[in-house]
Amino acid sequence: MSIAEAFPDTQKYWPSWDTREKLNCISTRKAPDSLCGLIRKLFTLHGDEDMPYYRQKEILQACRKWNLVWVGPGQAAPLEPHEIELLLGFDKDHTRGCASMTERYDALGNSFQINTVAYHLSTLKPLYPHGITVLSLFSGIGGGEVSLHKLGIYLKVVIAVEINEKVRGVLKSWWRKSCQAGELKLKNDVRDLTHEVLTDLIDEVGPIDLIIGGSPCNNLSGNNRVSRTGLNGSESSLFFEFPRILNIVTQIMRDKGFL
DNA sequence: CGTAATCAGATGGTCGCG
DNA sequence: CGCGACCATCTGATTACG
Repeated sequence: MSIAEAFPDTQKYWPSWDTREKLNCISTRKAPDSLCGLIRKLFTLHGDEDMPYYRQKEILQACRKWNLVWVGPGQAAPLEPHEIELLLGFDKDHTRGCASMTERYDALGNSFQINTVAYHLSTLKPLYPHGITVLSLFSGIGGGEVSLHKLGIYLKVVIAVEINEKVRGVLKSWWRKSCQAGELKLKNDVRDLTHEVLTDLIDEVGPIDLIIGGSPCNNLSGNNRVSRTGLNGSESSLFFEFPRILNIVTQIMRDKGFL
């Protein structure tokens, strides 16, 4: 989706020399208001067409870095949470009411893009006409769950594992808002999913059809200047929980004759 | 070798509350 | 006054690519 398609009403405010057609990656951080104030000040000094070339370049660089959009004459602004929600394919106010602004930016910056994930999961629809049982690791605000729901796949059981309480609240709230008839089971920590716990879960809900999740990128992200320590970093090493749990679930499913 | 992009932490501040 | 929630601001290096 292009910027013009996503923000048709703001096109009249875009300087002719801002040639961006697509935004950059949605980040967990918001541009400082001081930066937007500086840009506004430059426009009151020069105006749109008379902006010196080097200033144009500076402003454009800031716009790219912080994903700013033009919301008024000479007025660049960060995306608001509800705009990010729509860009990511969620319903408006998906994260509203459960978390502070900072927490919403954080959770949204870490989320899946719904349409993209739904594209990859679309092959599941004919395979599970009567619903699906999902083990969702690092669920966050429920990108995987929402994708399946938007595909029209009935969520029979969702076991969602998410360590942040506020973010769990977002998922819980969505489950109610979207009138899910299935069962939502929330867990806090992927590290708690031992062989015993997973056996009990499968005894309770039956075979698991899908394991989905995106592990933390904190120690991988280029934006991290402090602890970019790689896949063995304190958060990103949780990646290895995914194959560990996958192996255990596969073993249990074999033992029970589900595979 | 320049341009560009990047699922982020640490710090210090305000503010409300007990 | 301590505490926690919240917020604004500061902090480059590693990649990819042409």
